[in-house]
Amino acid sequence: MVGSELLDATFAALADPTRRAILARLATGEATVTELAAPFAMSQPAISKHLKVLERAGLVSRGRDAQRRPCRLEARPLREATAWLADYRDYWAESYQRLDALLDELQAVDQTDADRRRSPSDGSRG
Amino acid sequence: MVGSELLDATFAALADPTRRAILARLATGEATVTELAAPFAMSQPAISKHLKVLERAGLVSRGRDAQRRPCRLEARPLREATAWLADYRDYWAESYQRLDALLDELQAVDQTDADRRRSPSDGSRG
DNA sequence: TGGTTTTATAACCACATGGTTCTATCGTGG
DNA sequence: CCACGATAGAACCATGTGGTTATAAAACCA
Repeated sequence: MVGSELLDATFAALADPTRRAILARLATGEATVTELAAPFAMSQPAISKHLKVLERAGLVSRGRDAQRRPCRLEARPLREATAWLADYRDYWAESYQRLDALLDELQAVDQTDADRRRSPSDGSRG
Repeated sequence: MVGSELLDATFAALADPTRRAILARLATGEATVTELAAPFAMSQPAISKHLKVLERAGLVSRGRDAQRRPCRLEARPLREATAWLADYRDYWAESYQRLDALLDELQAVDQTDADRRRSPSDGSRG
């Protein structure tokens, strides 16, 4: 069980602003494909493709409600990705970049903290 | 400053196992292009391309030592990415997936914790 | 000076990706 | 049953990506 391919798929899925926006939308609850497609200046099949990418990465799962196929978020892959990143952040912090990272961390609180405290809406495409 | 494009580039850069392995290598300290290329069954220009991607994402910066261009890690974009992911994990945990996420979290400690505690070597490619 | 090392660039190829339109399918509701 | 609404799939196009080889540029070493 490599896990590497899962990370590949997860990071690749997250690399697109439309898909991140879809996740943002989905974070507020389940939604159908048409609902998800509505806010975007792009065709329904395009959204279906994006959903397939997200599904392949295990980030969304689909139900069945009449002719609708509602999408819901799956957090598992995100946890893997977060863990991977966190590991590296820690590793770097402990090693040769210790001082550097520390200084950075201190600076970052000023700038980032305020930013990060907003609700996690992407603002990606619009 | 949208930040969206930075996220695009960061996640896209992380989506490739070769590049993750390069980051892993780089986590142990600076390295030249040839040093980085050595462990891979792939040409030097291929590695140079990967490095350009990582550079574009701000994940590595390059120095100058005679004819060598040593690479070093930059943690800043990783922090952004981590923050983004963490925000969503939290958001989901607080909302409709609360119970679901909690159960998952408990399960995950058993499996993941042991895994995660190893040094963050990727094992990605070969 | 001339040769070697290190790296980047160019030209090329196969394939993936992100979008389109058109069409087929499936399930509901009159 | 029939039409409509929701979604997926096929075919197509442009562009990006990941790799190759061959070559050029920059800086060292003898």
